[in-house]
Amino acid sequence: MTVNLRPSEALHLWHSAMLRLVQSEAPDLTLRQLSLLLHIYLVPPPHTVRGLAATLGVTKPVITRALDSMGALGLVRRIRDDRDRRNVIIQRTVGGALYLEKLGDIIIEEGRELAL
Amino acid sequence: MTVNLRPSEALHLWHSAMLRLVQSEAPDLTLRQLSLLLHIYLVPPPHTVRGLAATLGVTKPVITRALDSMGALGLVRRIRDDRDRRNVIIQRTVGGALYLEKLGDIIIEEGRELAL
DNA sequence: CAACAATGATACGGTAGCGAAACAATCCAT
DNA sequence: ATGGATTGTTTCGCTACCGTATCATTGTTG
Repeated sequence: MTVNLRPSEALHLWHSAMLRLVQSEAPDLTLRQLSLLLHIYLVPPPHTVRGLAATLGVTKPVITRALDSMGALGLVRRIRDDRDRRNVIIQRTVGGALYLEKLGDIIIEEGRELAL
Repeated sequence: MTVNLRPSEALHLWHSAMLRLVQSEAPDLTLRQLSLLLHIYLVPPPHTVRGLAATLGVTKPVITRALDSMGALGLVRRIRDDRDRRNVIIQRTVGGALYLEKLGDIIIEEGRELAL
């Protein structure tokens, strides 16, 4: 792999990829929600509300609300932790995996176009 | 330059960069706003409300509102077009340039970390 | 000049986000 | 077992966003 970008090129890649993301039919998440989704899918579990809040540097209700809306979109799922029933474990879903797969493809395609 | 990413790596880069963006003090824009900001700074002028709306695939009020809030943040500036006074030309500002410069740096740094 | 077209802004009703604070449920320590 | 700590959720008042529809201003065309 090679990640060898100069700032201007990095921004151009973000630009074209974000443009396609905005244009697409995909549910438009907030920056925080997208960041959360990426974290849940790219960092090894388990994920808890408290842990995610600390990672993103936001308050817990922000995570609860994000999980509500993203759960309604089928991007993520909550279950109680049976070993400590105060905890909620956030799990991945097929829908969420598809969403990220699509995002990954967009970035790659735009990266390729950029490299021409 | 080399933009040679596999989907998983592209997503990891987005993940870490977005995480830092969310954690940072930088005003948290919506995805649309960030996309708009990138477009204004990376695509040659002139930019009009109508043109931007068409590019992003959103309605005009979305652009007007985004310009309102981003204008209040000093990221962007509006002026009337003197050749056709119906048009509004969107211009760049120092604040906006700094914001994007910072974003570019974040992406590069995270790209470097990823490449280790 | 009058009718029309085009541009950006505004009004409206609704939805969803925010932080702070209070809350219920659960665990733990004594 | 009871007091305190911890976790996630809810409530509160507020702000900002959304799309549709309408508006004021400016340009264009007959």
